[in-house]
Amino acid sequence: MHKEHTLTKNQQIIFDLIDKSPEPMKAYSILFNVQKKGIKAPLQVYRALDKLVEIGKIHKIESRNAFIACHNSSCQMAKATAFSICEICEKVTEISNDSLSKYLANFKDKDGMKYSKYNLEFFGLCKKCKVK
Amino acid sequence: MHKEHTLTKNQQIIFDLIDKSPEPMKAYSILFNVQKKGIKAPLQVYRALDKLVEIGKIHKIESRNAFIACHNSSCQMAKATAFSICEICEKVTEISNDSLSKYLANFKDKDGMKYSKYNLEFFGLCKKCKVK
DNA sequence: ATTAAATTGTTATAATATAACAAAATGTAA
DNA sequence: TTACATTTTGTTATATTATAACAATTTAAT
Repeated sequence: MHKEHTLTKNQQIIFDLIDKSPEPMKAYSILFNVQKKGIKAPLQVYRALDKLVEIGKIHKIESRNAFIACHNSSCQMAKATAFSICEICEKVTEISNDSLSKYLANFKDKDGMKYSKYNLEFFGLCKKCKVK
Repeated sequence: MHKEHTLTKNQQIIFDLIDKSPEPMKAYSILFNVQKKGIKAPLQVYRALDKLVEIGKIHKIESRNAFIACHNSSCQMAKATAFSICEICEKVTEISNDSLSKYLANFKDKDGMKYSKYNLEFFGLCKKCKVK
C-alpha cells in the first residue's frame, strides 16, 4: 500500500507534465517545458525528480536517462520495476505481471542471497514497429 | 557461441584495464588510466567501449554508468544480462543462472510479445556489507 | 597495388547531473 | 502563535557523461 504523499509545488508541476506525456521525458526537456511555470534551473528539476522516484510516483528508465509516471500500484516504492522498450520508436511500457514480479522478488543467487530491489528492461520491437 | 573478434589496439588497452579491475570502471576513470598509453580523448574511450559492448566483451551497468568485463560465456552478445549490485560498497557481480536466463528469455508480455534482449539489475547488500 | 571499410586522432561542444549556500515555506510542539 | 527544526526552494557555478564533425591513418579484401 502506498503512503500518500502531498506533492510540493515543483514536484506537482513536474509530475503532471510527466504523467501527461505519452513517452518518457528527459530532464532538460522537462526543464524547457516548465520554465514558463517559474522553474528555471536544472537542480530544481532534478530535486523534484529524485523525490518523485523515491516515493514511487515516477520511474527512471536507466538505459535512456528518462522518466515515466508509474501506472502500476504493485511496484511498491519503486523497488520492483520492469519495462519494455521499443528499439525503433522508443516507446516504453511498464510491465505489470504477477508471475514475473514474484519470480524476481523471490530470486536467490547461488549464495542464497535475495535482493531488496530490482530493475528490468526488456528490448525489442513494439507491435507497430514490427509490422513496418 | 562467440565469434572471436580481434581487438584493435585501443580496444585491447581498454579491455585489459576493465578486465583487471575488481569493480566497474567509469569512462573518465578509464581515460585517466590509459593516458600514459597514448589514449588522450574521451571519444577514443567511448568508441572502444561501444565496440566492446557490441561484441559482448564488456557490459554497461546502466544505473551506474560504468563498465565491467563479461565473465559469462552464456550472455551471447550482451543480449541477456543480469547483475547484482551492492548498494553500500557498489560491488557488482554478473549473475549467470540458467533458470533466470531461461525464464527471462522466454518471458511473454500480456500481448504475447517476446523480447530479443534484456538487462536486469538487482540491488541489495552483499555478504560483507550485510554483516557490518 | 587498389580501394573500400574500419579505426584513429583531434577539437569542439552537447547532454546529464551535482555542489554549495542562502532564503523561504512548512511542520511540530510548547 | 510563537519558536524551532526540517524540508523545500532559488541561484550560481561546476562536475560528469557523451557525441558531432572531419581529416588522417590503418586494415582487410580483392
